[in-house]
Amino acid sequence: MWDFNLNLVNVPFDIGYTLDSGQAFRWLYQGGSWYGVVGRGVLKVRQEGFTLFCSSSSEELDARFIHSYFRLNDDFEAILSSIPKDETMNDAFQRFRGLRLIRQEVWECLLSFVISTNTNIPRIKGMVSNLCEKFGERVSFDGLEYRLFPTAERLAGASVQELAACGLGYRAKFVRDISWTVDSGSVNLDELRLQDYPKAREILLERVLEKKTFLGIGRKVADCVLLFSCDKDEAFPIDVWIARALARYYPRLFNEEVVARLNSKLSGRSSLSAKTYDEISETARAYFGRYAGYAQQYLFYYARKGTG
DNA sequence: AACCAGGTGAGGA
DNA sequence: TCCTCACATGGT
Repeated sequence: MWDFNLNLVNVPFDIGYTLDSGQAFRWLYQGGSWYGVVGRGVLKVRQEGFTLFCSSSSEELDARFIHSYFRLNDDFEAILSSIPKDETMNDAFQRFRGLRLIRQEVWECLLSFVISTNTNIPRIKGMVSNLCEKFGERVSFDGLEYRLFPTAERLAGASVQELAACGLGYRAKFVRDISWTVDSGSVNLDELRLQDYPKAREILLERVLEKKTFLGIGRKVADCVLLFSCDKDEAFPIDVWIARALARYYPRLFNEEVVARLNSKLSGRSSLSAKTYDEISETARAYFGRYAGYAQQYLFYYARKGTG
């Protein structure tokens, strides 16, 4: 076990808001500390004011890793000052100051958000947990057993039935298909980090001979992967909560027809067409700026936590 | 008991 | 390109 502390003076960071904001699904808050399985080990983090008290199961999970994972070197003030301080953003920044985007591993993020479609956050956590429990490698930390996130190789060897038994439902075949694709080596996920946003997005949404490279990844999931694991801070994922928030707080950015579409998404089973998604996404990017993804994450948490 | 959930793919107009 | 619908399941 490795113990170390990080000093966060002049580094706005709130681990609670950050880990509770629906970006990552494997962190658990218990007895005043956050426990997470990241990379090939376990991390325990407790924040007290400007200090982060950390324990980890392996020496790879050191202070440098923490800085990278929680993006503590990002210029937070520069990011905030680039985002328009309208009434909504002002309120959100004030209430949830310290909420940050985190930098996850691409494979885990990608598979987690494929699993995230058409369900709720508690259940996403459950499904991911089941998947890790069944297919992840064991690690022990502080007297307890944990499981690593399963590799593509391991999942590629699983049957759809075994995957479905984790509660994945219809998502099981997507998980297997993507695991096959990644395990085959025909795509390199780390390449996504090297490309710019449009190109990386194109790769995720690519079709070869009418068949998708990544079955189960549409615009919203692609944006989540690019934002939460590939440093594409202009990505602006639009889910039901964001649609709801845009219709409620930002109708002025859109014409009547688009507002109607946003409203129809938040009631009933309808989803945004590809074209409408792109249109709204572009508008949001133009308004919120090159760190639109940060604004999106505040808006998401703001919408979920209520405005009162 | 319906309804909802960090949507997407398939199929047809 | 667009719209409509099925999809599995558990939380509320």
